[in-house]
Amino acid sequence: MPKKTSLHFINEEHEHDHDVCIAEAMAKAEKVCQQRGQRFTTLRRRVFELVWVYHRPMGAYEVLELLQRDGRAAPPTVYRALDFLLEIGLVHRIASLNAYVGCIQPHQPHEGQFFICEACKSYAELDDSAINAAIADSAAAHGFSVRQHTVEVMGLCPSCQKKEEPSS
Amino acid sequence: MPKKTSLHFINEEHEHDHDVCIAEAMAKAEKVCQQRGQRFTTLRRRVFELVWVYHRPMGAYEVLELLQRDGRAAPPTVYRALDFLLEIGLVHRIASLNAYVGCIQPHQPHEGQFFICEACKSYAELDDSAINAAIADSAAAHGFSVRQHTVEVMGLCPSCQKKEEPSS
DNA sequence: TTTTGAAATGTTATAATATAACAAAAGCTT
DNA sequence: AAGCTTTTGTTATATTATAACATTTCAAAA
Repeated sequence: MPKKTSLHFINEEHEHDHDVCIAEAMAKAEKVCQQRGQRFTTLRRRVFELVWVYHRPMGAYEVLELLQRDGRAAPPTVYRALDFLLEIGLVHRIASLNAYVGCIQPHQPHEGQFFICEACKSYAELDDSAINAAIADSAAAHGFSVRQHTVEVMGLCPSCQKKEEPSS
Repeated sequence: MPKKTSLHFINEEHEHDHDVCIAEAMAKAEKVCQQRGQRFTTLRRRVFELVWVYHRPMGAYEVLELLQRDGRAAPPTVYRALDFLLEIGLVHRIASLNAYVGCIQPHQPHEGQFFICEACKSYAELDDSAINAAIADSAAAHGFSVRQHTVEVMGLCPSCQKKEEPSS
């Protein structure tokens, strides 16, 4: 049985209080940085916010465009901030999309598994023990020593499935 | 229990008969194309060979360089051939490396899971039923409908683990 | 409070990966 | 051989990411 997690599949289209959602993420992020003695600078905070704004995987250059509304900014600025956030686990990179998402449970550096809706771009982050175990078992069976894993599942979230087949 | 597969973790460094290995892959590829009524042209055949040559994930531009030894060639040439091979399942793309690998069991379009050694770059392709099941179960539990999944596990293959800790 | 050293950011240039658009060639089908 | 489709060639450019070095910021020591 997969661990039951409280999944979101929420993005801008879905109803929820964005401001609260972002504020919570921000508060957690703040704490994580403090605990690790890292500086949550204005820029890093802003990039973190921007990754969260649309509640979907964001390309680095998308974030850059948003950032540029505040003033001048160049790619390294965004990439450095993203790298920082990635390292301490505040955002994750979705390799198959070359995109970045805000971490739903920021605490310490960790990996997750991602379910990503190809229709509305909402996503859910899991840390499913059954998936982890299956990978670990398989690795063990083959004598492979795991350092890191990437699990990205593409498909349709519940609400987009309904839209796809409207009664047919 | 994960399905026991006969894993390779073989690359140029390891001992095995490359020519035979490639020839077998080529023969299977030929058959797959025939069955699907697709043309396995000289170019496609060559690109397929080149992906296999080093028995490790190959960047498109690496393949391009090799291809250029035969004569003039530009990026679209390689990408088109790779896209063709990807579509019919003769190669796979490793998203986290922006690289391509030859498929070990080409039959029909399919996904796999990949274990990739960060030291020697060898890789193993699996289709592990336990991993598949864990992902399917988790998706089902959350009402997510899966179209495609990416599972890429990075770490050390058995022989590189031994080299890393030489008796310590 | 100034100095100073490390960390962060700015800036310019460029590397690496991938695709668009259109022209030419090759390979079937008649 | 004509005409069609598929494949490949070619040029240009889009997209993603990093290198290298200059400047600024910030906190801690003097």
